[in-house]
Amino acid sequence: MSLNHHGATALSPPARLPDDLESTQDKIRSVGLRATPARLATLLLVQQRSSPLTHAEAAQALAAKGIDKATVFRNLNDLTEAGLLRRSELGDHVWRFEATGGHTGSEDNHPHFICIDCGSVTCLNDLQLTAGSKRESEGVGQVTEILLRGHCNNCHEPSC
Amino acid sequence: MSLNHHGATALSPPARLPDDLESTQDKIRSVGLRATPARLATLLLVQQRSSPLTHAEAAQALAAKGIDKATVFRNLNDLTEAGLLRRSELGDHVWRFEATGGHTGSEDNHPHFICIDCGSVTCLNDLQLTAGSKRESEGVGQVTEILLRGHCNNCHEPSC
DNA sequence: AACCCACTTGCAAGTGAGTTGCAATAACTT
DNA sequence: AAGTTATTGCAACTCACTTGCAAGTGGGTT
Ligand SMILES: [Mn+2]
Ligand SMILES: [Mn+2]
Ligand SMILES: [Zn+2]
Ligand SMILES: [Zn+2]
Repeated sequence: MSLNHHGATALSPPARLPDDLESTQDKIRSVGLRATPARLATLLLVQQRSSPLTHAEAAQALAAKGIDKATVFRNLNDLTEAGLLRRSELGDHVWRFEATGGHTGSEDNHPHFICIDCGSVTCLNDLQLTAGSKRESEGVGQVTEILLRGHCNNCHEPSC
Repeated sequence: MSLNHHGATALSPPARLPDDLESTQDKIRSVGLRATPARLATLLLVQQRSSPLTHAEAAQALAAKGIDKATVFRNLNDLTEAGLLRRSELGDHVWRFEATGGHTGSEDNHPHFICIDCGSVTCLNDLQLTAGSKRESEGVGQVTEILLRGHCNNCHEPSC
């Protein structure tokens, strides 16, 4: 269907902060980490993507720059701990990483849709439950994450 | 932890089906599987537990009966596919299994809340998204499952 | 009661994601 | 420029889970 399978619906752009080389170096240093080439490349890569990246995807992309997978992993984890990335588990036993809005942690948390056919992940902007449903869910516990699973438009089309 | 942790909201009564040897054999056969000793022991074990079981826990418990871990895994997966168990992922990259109330899951599909602390799964009756959110999700694909994760009321209480 | 065979099992080896130890290297501090 | 300490590459490792295969068995059939 759409050319832009991952994430880009017409609804509202992800509102990404500046992700140029310099401001990215600053971000890294501001959380007490050294702005090494590997770290910089990793954060830039994740920032450029509109949907969460698996370690495997990141490692493959960064291998071209001669960066080792262990380094990629350590950096993804370090950046996550530092609050520049968020790590999530969407039910398929693979960690995915995406850039946070900049502020540390769980704030700009948003729902995701994962395709059970192709595994593609789409970020959703602030899904809302109806009042009654919200009440029901709150009666059960404090919801920290909303995950939708299903067939993405690419996989669902008869042509696909 | 409360005695009746699982699904013990006003929403869905515990309603555990009989889990004696005989009815358990029947359950297994009713889904087209053979009621072997290994399979029977596995289902009985999971049914007896009040919280979801990891494969490692199940394998350890069943090793005493001389059942191999690969067999345990295959059976947990087979029983899950057959709808007698539910498999869930709490965010730590370990599958956990628990007996379903009897409903096979795919037939009467409804959202679930899963506690990332204790693993308990609560069935939500009829979660609805707001019109706008529904539209957004439908723009991405056909949603077949809604999963909420968070801290259940039992785990969220200060006393817990 | 014996028979059959697809389903199941035990065992051992394999996979894949993610981690770790360590010596070499490079960022930042002074 | 030198020193300190974080970071890197590499290879080996762990952990959760899967798979291949030969031997065994559940349960329907005769
Ligand atoms: Mn996202
Ligand atoms: Mn349910
Ligand atoms: Zn898809
Ligand atoms: Zn809980």
